[in-house]
Amino acid sequence: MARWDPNARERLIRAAVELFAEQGYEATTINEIAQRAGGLTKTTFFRHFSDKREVLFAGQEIHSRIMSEAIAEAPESATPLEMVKSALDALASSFPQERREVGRKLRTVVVNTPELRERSASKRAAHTAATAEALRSRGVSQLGAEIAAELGTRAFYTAFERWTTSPGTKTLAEHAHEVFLELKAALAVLE
Amino acid sequence: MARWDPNARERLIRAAVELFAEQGYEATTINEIAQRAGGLTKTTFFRHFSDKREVLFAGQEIHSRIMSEAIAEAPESATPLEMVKSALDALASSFPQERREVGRKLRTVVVNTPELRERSASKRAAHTAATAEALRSRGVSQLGAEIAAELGTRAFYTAFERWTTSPGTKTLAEHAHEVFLELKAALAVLE
DNA sequence: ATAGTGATGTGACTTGGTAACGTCACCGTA
DNA sequence: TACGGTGACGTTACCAAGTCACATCACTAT
Repeated sequence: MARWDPNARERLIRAAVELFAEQGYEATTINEIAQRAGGLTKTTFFRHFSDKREVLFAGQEIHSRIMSEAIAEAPESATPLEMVKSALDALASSFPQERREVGRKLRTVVVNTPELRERSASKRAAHTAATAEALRSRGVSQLGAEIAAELGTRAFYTAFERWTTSPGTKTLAEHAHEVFLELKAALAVLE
Repeated sequence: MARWDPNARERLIRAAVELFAEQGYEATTINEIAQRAGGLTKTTFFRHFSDKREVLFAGQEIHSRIMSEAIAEAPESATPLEMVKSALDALASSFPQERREVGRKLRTVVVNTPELRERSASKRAAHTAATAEALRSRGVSQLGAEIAAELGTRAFYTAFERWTTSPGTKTLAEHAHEVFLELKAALAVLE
């Protein structure tokens, strides 16, 4: 795996995750990452990722696309919450069990690094906005779309946290289903 | 207003807001800010703010405190949404009309700068978490508290946006009241 | 062979952010 | 009046993130 091998992007991601897990995010230099990814350099890193944080969140727009498409394809008669539910199922189902270990590592690093928590919050907000936009083009009102989207996002993140931190062998989709039900129950008790 | 005058912190904030509004955030250097704030230096800036973004968000923990206290003091019989409502009123009422112009400027800069949008999202998440925590210590369930807190935060931010961008002379508290009602109405149509 | 193309490297630069150490104003006390 | 202490501030030097212009390498097609 040397300089001119293909998949530099994937190698960079892998190297970054490894180094962050070993030494922590702040203690790891971009040069280090590039070096471990087959003797690359800082410049190449920045050709693939806009900044140091992004290497851990790259490709996350796919999640928004999955949810948006599921919402667009939901049956005519679906309520906003039903659209969100099918979007949530679609997204959660796209995570194979094998990714659980990586997810766990990822989550640990992010949770322990303010800089990454910040980026995570930002991504989460963007994802919520994209979902709300998809709901709006299905005719849902602005505020209604925002609330429903927020519920979906919250369900996903909560499910992801349980998936990566709880001992069982449940699927992410199963967790998501559960959380969604709990969320709807909690909704009923609010007032 | 020279080097050893008091209120360096306030002078730094004022200088930063001015410069960001004039030249944009990225085009403004920390040395510039410190210089305009009465011949100060970078070091002094960092003694008052942990990083360049923070100068625009400093003192925002107060908002969380206001909401938390209102929730703690809500009547025994209050539902979660009623607690959030009184917290929202308390927070919105703490913004005098005079701050509207500053708020408008602030918002413009933040909206046009990715780096600041990110910090804003992070602050918003922290605020939501603090509110949820306050609700939980009033006995609300974890997920219920998170949803209710999210609704309150969303109401506040939406109200703030309307306050700073709409032409009328309505108070922030009035906007917040309206948004809260709309939010509850939207909630009912979700499923 | 050669020319083009895309991925990579080099080197120099700006700026955010940190740290060690020195300096100035002010205040209380002897 | 002199003295010492204490914050707030400055100086200097440094590191790493991020940008840019320009050079180089591998590969492919003509």
